[in-house]
Amino acid sequence: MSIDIYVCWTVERRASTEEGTADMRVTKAQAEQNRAHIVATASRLFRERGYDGVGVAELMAAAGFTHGGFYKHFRSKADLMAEASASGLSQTVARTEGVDAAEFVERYVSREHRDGRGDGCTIAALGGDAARQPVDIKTEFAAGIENLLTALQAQSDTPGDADQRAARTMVIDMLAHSVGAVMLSRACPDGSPLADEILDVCRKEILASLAHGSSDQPAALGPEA
Amino acid sequence: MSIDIYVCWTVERRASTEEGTADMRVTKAQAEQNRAHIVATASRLFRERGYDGVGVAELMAAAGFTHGGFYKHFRSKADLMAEASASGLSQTVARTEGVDAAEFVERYVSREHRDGRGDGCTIAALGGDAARQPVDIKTEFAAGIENLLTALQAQSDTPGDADQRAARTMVIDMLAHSVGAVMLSRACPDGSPLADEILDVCRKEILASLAHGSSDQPAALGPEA
DNA sequence: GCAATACGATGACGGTCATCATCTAAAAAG
DNA sequence: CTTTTTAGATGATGACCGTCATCGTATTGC
Repeated sequence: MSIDIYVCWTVERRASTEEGTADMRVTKAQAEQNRAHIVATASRLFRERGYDGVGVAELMAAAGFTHGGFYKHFRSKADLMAEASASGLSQTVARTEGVDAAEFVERYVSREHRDGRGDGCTIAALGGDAARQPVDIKTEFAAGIENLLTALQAQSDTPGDADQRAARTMVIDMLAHSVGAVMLSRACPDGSPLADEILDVCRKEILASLAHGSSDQPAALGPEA
Repeated sequence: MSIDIYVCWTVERRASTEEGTADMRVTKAQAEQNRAHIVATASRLFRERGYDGVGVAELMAAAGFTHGGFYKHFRSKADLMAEASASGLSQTVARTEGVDAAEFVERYVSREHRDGRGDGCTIAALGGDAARQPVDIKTEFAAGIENLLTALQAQSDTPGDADQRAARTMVIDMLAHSVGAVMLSRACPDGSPLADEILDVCRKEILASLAHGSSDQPAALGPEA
């Protein structure tokens, strides 16, 4: 849900104060808003093309600016990379709040998500790249993952101590499983049978394992004899 | 198993004919061997630093050459990227042949594999990057995945038609699950508790689901009452 | 042995990149 | 109103990148 700010304007913004006054230069609130817009644009572009796949100049142009002002907002490209990652991750968390595991999987392990990298989950889009990045970016990813786990776990709430543990185990496993399915499918040529097969098989299996239960409490309410 | 060729020499090779004659220039067999060595070196470096993370000159230097001879072997860097990917993928397949699913998971979802990117699985190391690459690389990945599935399926051989289907389903699901676990763990800071937790939880769960069975044949031999 | 071939080294090319210096004009501070 | 500050534009810098031209030399085919 919640298609956010940065989806409406792409190029050719500028002079967009709240009242629409033309060619005003910079108000303090505008600058802050512009900064947020740059971060959102970067988050989308990085997800689509990778950290190395988009340069500062192109990025600023996509946000509607020239490259010059960049270092008035960020100390370096690496700084923006960390901030854009955090932004994308918290967006995924926000979208997940109030969604139970089954619906999460249904949305996550889907063709729409796989084919919409720029608007999809940052973990699936940049998790592979994050592994090669400096610690600050990895820390953002760990925090994002932890928050996502919390959001997912909050849905299947069972306030026992052992149940809490089992719920976390289940959610961690489900997330890794879903991320792997999307990444594997994306590595295959667009529209190839294998890409779709991976997605379909995994979605079905993950949903089944959700209804099924974990290894600690094997098949508590399964339909066996 | 099978620590391969490219692991022994890193820098400072050159003049390495079979007899060890010094400063000999080029024999036809040597050239072919050098080419293979470049591909193997590239495969390792790409896994460690990504396709964009290593340049042609640095790559050739790591193989013990200067950058000049590169285009006598490959038409472009993109060409080498595809070939190095194929090489790495078939290495993973070769190492997997004769290994059953449980042992595969034990090795794959491990700290050793997570921390040894250059020597590990190409899918886990470059799968995220492959999604943004041109079709020829994606095709190599699809072929590699298919071969890996075949190798894994060959171990759990049950020659029924429905069993064949179920076996493929199980192997696809298991691979995606394992890949996701490693990638998620790698995205976390080195040595962080979450990185290890993801790995440990997922390994245990995947192994449990192997013994457990798929959703089509729920819990055929589980230890329930 | 002689000519042709081609591996690999050296060097250079255009392009792109992240970053910084400088300038402007308007907003903020007084 | 005056001064200071600063968002953003323009342009330049140096490093790096992929690719190609050239050349030497040893191997290969005759």
